Amino acid sequence: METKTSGLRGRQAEAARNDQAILDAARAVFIRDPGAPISAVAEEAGVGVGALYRRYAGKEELLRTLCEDGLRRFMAIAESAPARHSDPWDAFAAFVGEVIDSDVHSLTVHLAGTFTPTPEMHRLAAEASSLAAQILDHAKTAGALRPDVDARDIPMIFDQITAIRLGDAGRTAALRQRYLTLLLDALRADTPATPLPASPPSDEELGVRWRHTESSRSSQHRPRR
Amino acid sequence: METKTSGLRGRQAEAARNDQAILDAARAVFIRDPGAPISAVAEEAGVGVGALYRRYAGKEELLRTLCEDGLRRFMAIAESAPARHSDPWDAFAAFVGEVIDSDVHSLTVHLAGTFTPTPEMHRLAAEASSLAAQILDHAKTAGALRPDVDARDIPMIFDQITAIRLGDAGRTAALRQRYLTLLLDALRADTPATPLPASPPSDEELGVRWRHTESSRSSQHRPRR
DNA sequence: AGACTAGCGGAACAGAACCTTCCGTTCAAG
DNA sequence: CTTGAACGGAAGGTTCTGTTCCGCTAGTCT
Repeated sequence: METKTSGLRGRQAEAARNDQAILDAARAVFIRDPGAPISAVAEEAGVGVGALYRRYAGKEELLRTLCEDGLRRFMAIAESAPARHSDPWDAFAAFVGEVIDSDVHSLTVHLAGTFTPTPEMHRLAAEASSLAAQILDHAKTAGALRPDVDARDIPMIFDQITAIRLGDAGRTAALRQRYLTLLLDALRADTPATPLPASPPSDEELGVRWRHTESSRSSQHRPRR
Repeated sequence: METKTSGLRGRQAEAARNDQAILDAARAVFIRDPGAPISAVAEEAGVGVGALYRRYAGKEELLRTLCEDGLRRFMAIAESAPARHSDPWDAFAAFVGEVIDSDVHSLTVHLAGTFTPTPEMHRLAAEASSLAAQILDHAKTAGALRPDVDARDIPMIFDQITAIRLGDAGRTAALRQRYLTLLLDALRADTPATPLPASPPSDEELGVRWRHTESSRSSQHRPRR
């Protein structure tokens, strides 16, 4: 965003390249395993851990940066989808599909709880979910979306689809689209709809995931091989 | 299963009670967090770690026991559902719903990779998935289930729904039923069906999850509070 | 050319988490 | 009262990981 990688040479060019490489590596690694050690990021980026600590004060700051970046990507998708699709249903489907494709949800909610969120991030999160709610509302008032789904159901849908993780990134993406397609069939207004039990999660319940949990321990997620 | 808790008194009764308490605690704890330390199990059971090591040689053995128990529960559901519901769709819906309610999927697949599976477990797993395939086939040939879903889609569905984890156990269960209801609407044959992209996961892909991954590190899963 | 320095790699350090062992204690049974 | 099965939980030893530190490299500047 702010570092111009264009007109630089020599050492400065390497530094700029590393800036990018580290961010990309961190994204890849932490999406694969939110509890990965920082050395794994360095290895994936092909740099030493020192290079990492030169740019970020510590792990938390890296995580925060990554998460904020994720929120911005999310908002970019939420803003552009309705702009590119005049049909409300298409906009909704595109929005959901692209969020899943870019795996932005793993970057935000899945990483939250690993660090203390900044007020700025709360602001971004609120704005983002408001945008998402708008997209859903448009599809609903247009009569394309079944009326008993709520805006708060959306994060849950992301949670579910994002849980799919099999094989390499490409295969995972393909499988996710498969099950998203299935889900979308259930969400369309012309589907015979069974009344949904229970209420969607409240804002409170959804917000809990952003609260910093002292000690976010645990295992799971099989780092292949 | 084998320990009679009935006619015992004193120390032996306490031991028998602890057998149960430990198993229950382990189930609860490891479902909540598959990477939980063994001391967490002891604490939840209200016993010391010593009591735990008296019955199991180590963590792995406890995990294996738990997982095998889960597989048997799974099979019990898969066998009883068709027996209780003559309508193939009802049997299918009951099967899926009950597996999710008992959270048996977290006990099997989510714990696999944490230990080296026994041949016996492979046998059970194969038998279980074969039973599930039968239930699905019946619903499909009866024309109740959309024809483009495969038996291999079932574990994926479990994965997705099981990813929902919000609030206490009760609320989580309620939310899971909500999204299962939604999904079932997509699976019914009379739903206008969009062709599903990509192929369902292969047996190979699904099997990977049972392979013991040296070092199943990582974090994630927020232990509430 | 030669000195300077931003930036780098990775060993070393320090601390935390965890599995497992060990031992003193408890209490029902004989 | 003696005995020993079963228990609780501190201590041991290991592994893993965040962070620091320092010697080295290669552009850059005079």
